[in-house]
Amino acid sequence: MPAVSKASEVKARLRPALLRWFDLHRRALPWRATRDAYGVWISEVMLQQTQVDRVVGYWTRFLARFPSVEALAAAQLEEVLGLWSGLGYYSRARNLHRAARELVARFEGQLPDSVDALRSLPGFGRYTAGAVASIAFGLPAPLVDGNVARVFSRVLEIEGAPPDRAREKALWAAAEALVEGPRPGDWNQSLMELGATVCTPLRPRCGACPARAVCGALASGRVESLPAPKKPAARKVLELQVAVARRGGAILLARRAEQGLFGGLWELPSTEGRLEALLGRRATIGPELAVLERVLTHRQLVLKLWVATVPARLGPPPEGYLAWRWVPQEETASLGMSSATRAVLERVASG
DNA sequence: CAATCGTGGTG
DNA sequence: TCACCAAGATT
Repeated sequence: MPAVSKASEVKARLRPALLRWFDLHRRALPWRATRDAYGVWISEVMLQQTQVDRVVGYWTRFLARFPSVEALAAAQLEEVLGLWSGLGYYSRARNLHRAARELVARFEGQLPDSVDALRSLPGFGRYTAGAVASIAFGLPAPLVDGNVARVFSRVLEIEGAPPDRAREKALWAAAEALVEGPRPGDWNQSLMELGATVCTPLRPRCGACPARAVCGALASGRVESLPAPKKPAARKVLELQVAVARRGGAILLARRAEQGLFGGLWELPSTEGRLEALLGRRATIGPELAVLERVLTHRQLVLKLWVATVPARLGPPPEGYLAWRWVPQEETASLGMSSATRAVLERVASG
């Protein structure tokens, strides 16, 4: 049976059961204490590819500093990245900031209450537009995230592995068929909550699942094998030479161009080539200090730290950087930096 | 459409 | 130790 017609058959039984379960088991998350569309938006962007527990603190600090679209739009990107520091996928913060400015320019500082208008903003893909539309505005907008995909894969026995086109189509068709009805925002959240806490990738708790009566995979004994795993990402080694230049209580940091890996963030001046070429003739490179490794999704970073002596008066920033300056130790905490850079600073400070 | 873009928890 | 993974978007 096609997944869509199976979905409509399942709908009458699943919808009430899952909404009732959600009313009983929903976690008390800070963004659920508000119906403010802005707060919902920030939470949805932070939650992209990021687990709930990690987001809570970031969301609370972010909302305290930027309580509205206007406050975010008025800020400098650098400060936004400072509050995003350590959360990863920094293009999310850059897009958030751009979108806030577009909202002020085009929508009087209000999030528009339509999926199409939301999708015209930076950082709003199909998922995030559906999430804001349904959760903040109560619109019957479908969404599919990793949790929903897993729940539907199992309940409706949808085959294939991401990013298979037919599978994507079937998932979104099911989401659209099922979201129609009362409480669309709660419905979408109940699916995600179920996926996050019960219908988990490993060792799902089928005995406690409100969908067990209608779950195709449970009936056919395929819960552990659905959905099919996706192929792992290829990881390339990125070896960087890192300049550790200190002067008094300050360290030399440079701000990366606002695109690509770690775009817009501060770091110790680094290059895939030679530090002599990066820093110019007036700098001297001393002994190697240490080697640090960090693993990202698609990269294995190998950071080779070198003592560097750089004249106090800095010229224009090196290739690939927007700025550079001597940063006092105590000021590094508030700068937007990757966790890799934090680790480098930690290593430099301790030895 | 396949690659890019982070991070830390988990088994 | 290491592969796997999490409320995706963009190019």
